[in-house]
Amino acid sequence: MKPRVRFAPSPTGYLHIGGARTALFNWLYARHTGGTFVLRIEDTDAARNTQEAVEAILGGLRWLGLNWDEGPLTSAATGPAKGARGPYFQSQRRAHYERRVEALLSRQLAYEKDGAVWFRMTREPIVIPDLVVGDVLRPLTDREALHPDWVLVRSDGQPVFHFVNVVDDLEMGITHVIRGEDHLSNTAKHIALFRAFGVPPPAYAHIPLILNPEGSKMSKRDRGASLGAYLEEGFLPEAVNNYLCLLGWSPKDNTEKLPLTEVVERFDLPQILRHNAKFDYEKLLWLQGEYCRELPDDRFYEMSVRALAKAGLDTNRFDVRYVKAALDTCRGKIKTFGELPDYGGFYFRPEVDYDPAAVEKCFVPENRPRLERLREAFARTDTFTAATLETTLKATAGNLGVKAGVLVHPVRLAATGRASGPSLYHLLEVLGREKTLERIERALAAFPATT
RNA sequence: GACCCUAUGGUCUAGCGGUUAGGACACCUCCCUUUCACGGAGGUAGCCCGGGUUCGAGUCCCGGUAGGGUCGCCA
Repeated sequence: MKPRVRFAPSPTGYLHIGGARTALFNWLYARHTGGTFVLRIEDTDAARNTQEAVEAILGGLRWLGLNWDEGPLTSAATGPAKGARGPYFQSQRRAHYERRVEALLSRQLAYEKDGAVWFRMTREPIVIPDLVVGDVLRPLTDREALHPDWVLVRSDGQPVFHFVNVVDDLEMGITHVIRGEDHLSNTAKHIALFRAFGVPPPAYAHIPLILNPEGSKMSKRDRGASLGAYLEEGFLPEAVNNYLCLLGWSPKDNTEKLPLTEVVERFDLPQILRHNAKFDYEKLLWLQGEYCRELPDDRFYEMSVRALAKAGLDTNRFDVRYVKAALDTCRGKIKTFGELPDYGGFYFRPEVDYDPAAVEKCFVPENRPRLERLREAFARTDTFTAATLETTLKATAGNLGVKAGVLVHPVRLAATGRASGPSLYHLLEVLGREKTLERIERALAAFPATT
């Protein structure tokens, strides 16, 4: 029998990075085994659930490329879905829950008290056979020893998570439950319920948690916790996927950078690690840089243009050759596209704003005449190419009796407003003679008034 | 507090009884480049502690300790 796995998020807020990782592992297992990946929305908490949150979940999964074989097609609870085991929103599955409660009630496995339905929980310790940690013996805790029974349906008629989760897994034919380790202790309840229904529980695989740099469970507030933020900041889904794979799973041969297609081939439950991992933004950024550098031209331009547009820089107003040439000088330099407006925005702004710290260093009185000389030299070159600009600048420096660096920094600041950026000569070539001279002119006016 | 899980450099990890404990990120130095990256060459830094078992333990067992998780009419 082919495995059937599911990702069953609660639509409260955005898609959490930990949730995305859980979805990824389920998806990988399904794809590796040729099984089925089900998406189920656990929207039983009407007060906290929002359709926007569902939107964020669907959008996030789509962005990562984690396509589901069964589940909703839109964020509407009553909207279209694919798959024969629906509905895939718990809010639409009341009839199933009611039927299952009745079944337990009629067999004395549950009882009513104070308007709620209680499950008659076993008093015996339960062994949780876990594919990642092995057999886990879960005895009752102090509190449970006092009151082992627990609520299946609240007095307001709402069934609780543990119950609906089990009912749905049962009815949707889920064979493997791959979820965060924070559910490990609760699994005893789930197993007891499956037994009450007279069916063997699915196989469990509890994956380690993603911790924040402080070492506790990653939560909202923590930097990098929202998957949507990566989309916003101009990350590539392949980089995020790759990094997420490495959190709780290891290919065991020191490979770090590997495409998802390869992970699909190599991924399996036994290689899932047992200990929690701290989220390392720097390492994700490194992977992002790697993938960004290898991007095909078209995609690089497309992502760049979009990032610039988002920052209010409309590249459509420029010649396409200028845009491409400009972006080419930024290639390999930036890691995320969110950096681009600041890094290469000067190409597309009518005027640059100067970095104050750099101004203090470069726009000093003695540099003013030097920059004037350079401007004159730049105005007279036959061609305006990186090569001639470099020769010209170096020759001018020689005539002035200074090192090239003395001119390099002020011109860069004049042209870009920044102390660092793309290769100077190439950037000037792209900018062109007119803009370059104009910007140097403006910079000369920005020098302190002293003599 | 009870119960459960975990434990290799700052971080992610390889290791599965005999290794000079390997790789990656980060950090530092140098080279390349008069920017910043990339790239190249080096470097600092690790088996939580204590008992066993064994000729031999990061590796197996037990106990501590530490970290994390769970104990709702939240999910």
